[in-house]
Amino acid sequence: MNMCSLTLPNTELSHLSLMSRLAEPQLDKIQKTMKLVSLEEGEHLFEQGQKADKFFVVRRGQVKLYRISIEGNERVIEVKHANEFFVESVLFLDSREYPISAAALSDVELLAFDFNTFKEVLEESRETCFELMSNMSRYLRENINQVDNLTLQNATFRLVNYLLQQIPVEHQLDDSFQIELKTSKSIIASCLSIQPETFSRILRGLKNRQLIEVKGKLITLLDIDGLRDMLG
Amino acid sequence: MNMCSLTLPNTELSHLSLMSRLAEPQLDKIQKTMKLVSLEEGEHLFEQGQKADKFFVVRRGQVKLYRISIEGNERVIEVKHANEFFVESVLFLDSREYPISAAALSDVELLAFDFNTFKEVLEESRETCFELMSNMSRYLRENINQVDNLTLQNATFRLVNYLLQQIPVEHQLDDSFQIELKTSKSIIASCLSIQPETFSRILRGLKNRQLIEVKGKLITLLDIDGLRDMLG
DNA sequence: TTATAAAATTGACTCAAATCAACTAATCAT
DNA sequence: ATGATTAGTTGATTTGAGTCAATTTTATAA
Repeated sequence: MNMCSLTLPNTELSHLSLMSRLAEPQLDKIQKTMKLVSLEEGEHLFEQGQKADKFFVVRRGQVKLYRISIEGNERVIEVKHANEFFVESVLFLDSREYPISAAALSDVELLAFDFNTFKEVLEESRETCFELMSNMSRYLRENINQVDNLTLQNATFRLVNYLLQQIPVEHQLDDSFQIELKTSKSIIASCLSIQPETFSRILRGLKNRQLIEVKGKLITLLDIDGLRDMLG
Repeated sequence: MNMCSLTLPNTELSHLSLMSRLAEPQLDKIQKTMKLVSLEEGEHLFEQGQKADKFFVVRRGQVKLYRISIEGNERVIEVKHANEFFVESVLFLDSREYPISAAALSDVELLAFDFNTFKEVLEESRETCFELMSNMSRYLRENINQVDNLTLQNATFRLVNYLLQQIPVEHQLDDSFQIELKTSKSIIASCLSIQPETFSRILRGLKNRQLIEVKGKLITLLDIDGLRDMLG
């Protein structure tokens, strides 16, 4: 892990959602304490339980957030891409411990923000507080949905649901659409709490029913309406 | 559902965690718009998808937060007891729709707080913002833990984990402890995403291994260390 | 108290998805 | 290009927990 200071134009910083409501003096304050973090593929950023003093935004590459069970099984919770923040909500946990682990899926560049500095800035910017709360309430709703999917829905439902969510808004009305998976199939399987073998079998099943076509990381949704019907 | 205005002494209001950082004028503002809600056992408070304009705190009784799947199966997400807030984080969802349904498990008395009034108050009280964010980050962490339990842990683990969590801090070091379940076994089973039949079978298994004793709603943990060992 | 409904238990059976094992395809370093 | 490592696929088998059905126990109302 390589960590160094850097100075960005304030305009670039303020394009990040959480920083967009800040005035110049606050942006300056954050600039002074933020770091550029570079990770190589596979490198760990932090481990679950570790004392937390920073939160992050992805500049380049992909970061895997995950947990390890007692028996040593890994479950990927989420993969973070460019411009997405993570562990910002840990700032308000009394324990200030990361509740998850993070590692680089590819070569990665991150910005790391100091918790204490950001808390000071929050004291001065009600709008940023509101921005952060809006983030957190969205995460919460997502989480409820995910628990729902895990408990009330079977593996096929979850996978089809995932595929349909990959269609960008501007193509929602299309009949078919080609998706390029951003990570390996096993990572996606883990996010959906499905074993790679089962993931593969479900894809084959959908292929047999002419609903999709699979070529490596390219998945063509041939019959989007048909897929939607499967969700009930 | 019976809803009426009422005036409480500000001191009583300020004993509630979310209201504890407010000054008198803000408490007055909230008093003016808050309502006392009374529900009979089984009555519904709101449904998933309904437009949200209030959040609540329990004064008396138990409220069940739940979701219904497409096939009509109910899953209880959480049961809220006296002094616990719920759906306060919906204030910051752009859609302002309740993401879950709520119903009374017993005769219930709630305080209902108006979202818009509370948002105005938040503008004036940074400390209350921080209090709310601290709530939300705790919920988030809980949620991650729950997803974890659902995906990485089996039903027995989840149930034993639940039982051990019922031991209050001051009895953490005891060898044995008697729990009185606050709701029916089927509600608890649903919270843990276990069918009532399976729940019952697991309890029997633990009883056979001399780890617990069951008499209706009273569960005696006979061998707490033994139970802890099961969690690995 | 008795009748009735609701909650909890138990057994028999089923099934979705995990595991285990073998193999193929793709990717990477030399 | 070539061997080696990793990712993905397929088949055979197992299993944890769900479902269905029948009781028993407990709670509630008449």
